[in-house]
Amino acid sequence: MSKKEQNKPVEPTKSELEILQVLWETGPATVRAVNDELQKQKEVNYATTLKFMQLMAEKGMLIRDESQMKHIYSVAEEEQKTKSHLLDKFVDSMYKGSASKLVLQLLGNKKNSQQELQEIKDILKKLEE
Amino acid sequence: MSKKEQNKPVEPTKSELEILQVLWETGPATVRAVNDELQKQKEVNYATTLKFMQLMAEKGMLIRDESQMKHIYSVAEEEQKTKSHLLDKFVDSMYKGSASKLVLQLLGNKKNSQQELQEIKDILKKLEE
DNA sequence: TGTAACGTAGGAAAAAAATTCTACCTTTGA
DNA sequence: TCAAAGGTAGAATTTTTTTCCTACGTTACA
Repeated sequence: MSKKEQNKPVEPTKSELEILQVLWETGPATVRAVNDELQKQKEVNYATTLKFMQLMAEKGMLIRDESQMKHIYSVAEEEQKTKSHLLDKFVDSMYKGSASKLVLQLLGNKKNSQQELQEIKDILKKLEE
Repeated sequence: MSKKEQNKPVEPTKSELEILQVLWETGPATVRAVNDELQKQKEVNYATTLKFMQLMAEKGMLIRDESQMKHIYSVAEEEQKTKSHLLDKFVDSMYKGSASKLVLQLLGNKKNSQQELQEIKDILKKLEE
């Protein structure tokens, strides 16, 4: 192992992220399964999904088990780790790193109203203990 | 004006977002000013920034005042509106629309610790009134 | 008044991301 | 056993995003 482990954080493109989402949901899966899932959201060609997953495997974003003909892909990085990294990036770029500014905005959005607000409060309350 | 105003929400690319950030900070500005600002973060060619801002103006993301030789650009959509839209998209795609899940993650990140937590609590307290 | 500095515009081109075509291999079941 | 269905891989293409070259107009001032 080299001096630093190569933990270049995962920086998925939009399409790559969609695939990660599916794998996070379903766990390890074949291209077919992932594609079927994506199909529900939008028109996608099987070959396209295949190509993406191959590339993602090359990049080290996915791990591929080739022991069977139907290769099984799984995510290389924990869901939480990836999400947390993406969230950080988002906060940094949009709110200059201020998480509280983000929360403020969140609460300002009518969409996320009452119920969400309550849940958020509950979370905070728990944290105090 | 057409039946619906064309409020296709602003969907900036990465580079476009960087420019928006600057304009949000400084208010209406010339290409030169924006470029100088970007310069502080990374190497950028003036012509590149110019081209982006021209394109953004064409797309309706920026408004351009050409009454002077040094054109003045300003954002077409309120900062809060754009940010809120982008945040929504982020929450939807990453947390299936659950803002509280996002907050939970935020608080889990060591980075955003104590102080942020306190600020968030303060915000909530104010909101209750 | 003429030249350097600064401005815009247009067009290419390079780079990155997304998509699709086709060849060929393996499995399955009639 | 052989054809259909379903799998992978490679190459090429298209689309989107980013970058920058160059021409030409305007301004400032030596």
